[in-house]
Amino acid sequence: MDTGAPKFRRRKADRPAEIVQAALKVFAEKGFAAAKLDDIAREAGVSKGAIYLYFETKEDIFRAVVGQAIAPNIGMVKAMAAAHPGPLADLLRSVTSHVAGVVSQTPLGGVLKMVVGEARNFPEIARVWHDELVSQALGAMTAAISAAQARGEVKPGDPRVYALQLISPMLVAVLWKETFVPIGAEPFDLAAVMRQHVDTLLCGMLTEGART
Amino acid sequence: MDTGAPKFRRRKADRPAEIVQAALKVFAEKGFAAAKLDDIAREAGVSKGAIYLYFETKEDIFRAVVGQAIAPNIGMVKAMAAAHPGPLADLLRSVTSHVAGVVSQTPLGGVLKMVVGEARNFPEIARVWHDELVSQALGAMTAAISAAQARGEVKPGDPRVYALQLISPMLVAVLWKETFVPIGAEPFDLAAVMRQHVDTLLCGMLTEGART
DNA sequence: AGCTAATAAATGACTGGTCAGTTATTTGAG
DNA sequence: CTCAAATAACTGACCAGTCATTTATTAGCT
Repeated sequence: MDTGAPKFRRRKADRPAEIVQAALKVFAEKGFAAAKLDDIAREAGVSKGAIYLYFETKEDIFRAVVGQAIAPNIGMVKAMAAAHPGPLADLLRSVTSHVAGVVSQTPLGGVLKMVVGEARNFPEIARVWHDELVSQALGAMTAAISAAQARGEVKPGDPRVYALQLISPMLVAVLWKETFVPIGAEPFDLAAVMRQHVDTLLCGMLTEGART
Repeated sequence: MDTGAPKFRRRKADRPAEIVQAALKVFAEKGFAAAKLDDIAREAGVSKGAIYLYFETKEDIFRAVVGQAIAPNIGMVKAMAAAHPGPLADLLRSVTSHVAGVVSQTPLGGVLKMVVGEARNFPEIARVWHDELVSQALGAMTAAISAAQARGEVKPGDPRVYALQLISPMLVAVLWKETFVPIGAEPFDLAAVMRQHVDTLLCGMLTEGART
């Protein structure tokens, strides 16, 4: 009867993950400084003291939250970087739709907001986020675009800026959701935005040798 | 000898503005919760007590900071909304270059970051920012694009999404500057980004009846 | 199985420091 | 001299982090 009556809680293995998840929720809502450890504890169904069995300080929890959000996405970036040899249009369509899916089904948006908001207070966290995620992803896209340019597929122009142009609407849509939708503003449909955006932008980026 | 030796400070008229400016700097750096009133006071060259001669609470100062950042830009939005009757391409080029200039010469970026970070804690501020600035600007652009579509100048597609696509790279570039440039990341040249972006995107948006 | 240490997990009352906001006092201008 | 402007020391609340105590779990023994 292991699944019968759990009676009282007493575990260990999954506590840290539970705490991190609770912390993510509270941090994303209040920001780092305004988040109270008691809130995190309550959200995790645990006492404040218990948190200190698994984490040294509040900053530690924050680091864990950001780290946890980064980890599973590094693989994604790597896969992206494994330069798809097909035409750029196909690559971009698949990458953006994949990323849009991930972003809308994970709390990545909330973490992004936190990183932006706390970058000045936690430079190392901003650096990790940048070096391990943002820079990698941007670099991979830049490389892919650059290669396509060499192939004569893409018009002249700064490839890094092209990459920025491509991902920006997604980021803004996510921040919009985090910032203005709770206020009652009209949301954006992430997938629809990216579909229209890639179509439009590709049309402007590609040379004559391109069609879907 | 009004400009000679100010000896000791004793004014009244310009204190509030000085405090708001100092507060902007500190808030943009630390975020609302982590900003100390003593820091703001020191930055303004004033004692903490003096701040309370002009503002009721810390939140009041925050409201003033955001409000001050919004105020001068409402005119800009209005002018933009006064639908330029020429071809859309011209309108977008002039608007984006103008906005890019304003954004890079004012602390609007820092305020944007604050609004995003504190929206959950200060919904009314998010609402003001949205209703008076973001929504107006987005609405004006959407209307202009919509009109251009009716004229047969722009391909089918959601005009609100087109507007989002247009402004997103600017916003992301600004947040990039606030977030990752202090870490040592390569900055983006806002003006250059917007030039390339408008060129590319217009090429994808416009129907056959368009050229610069 | 029952009973009892021994141990691990968890608690919540407590502490020390920090900081928003107050106020008694001082300073400068007219 | 008078009054407004400004100060700096002060207060009270709040909260991160600690620790003595309680509660569940496991192991050992019969």
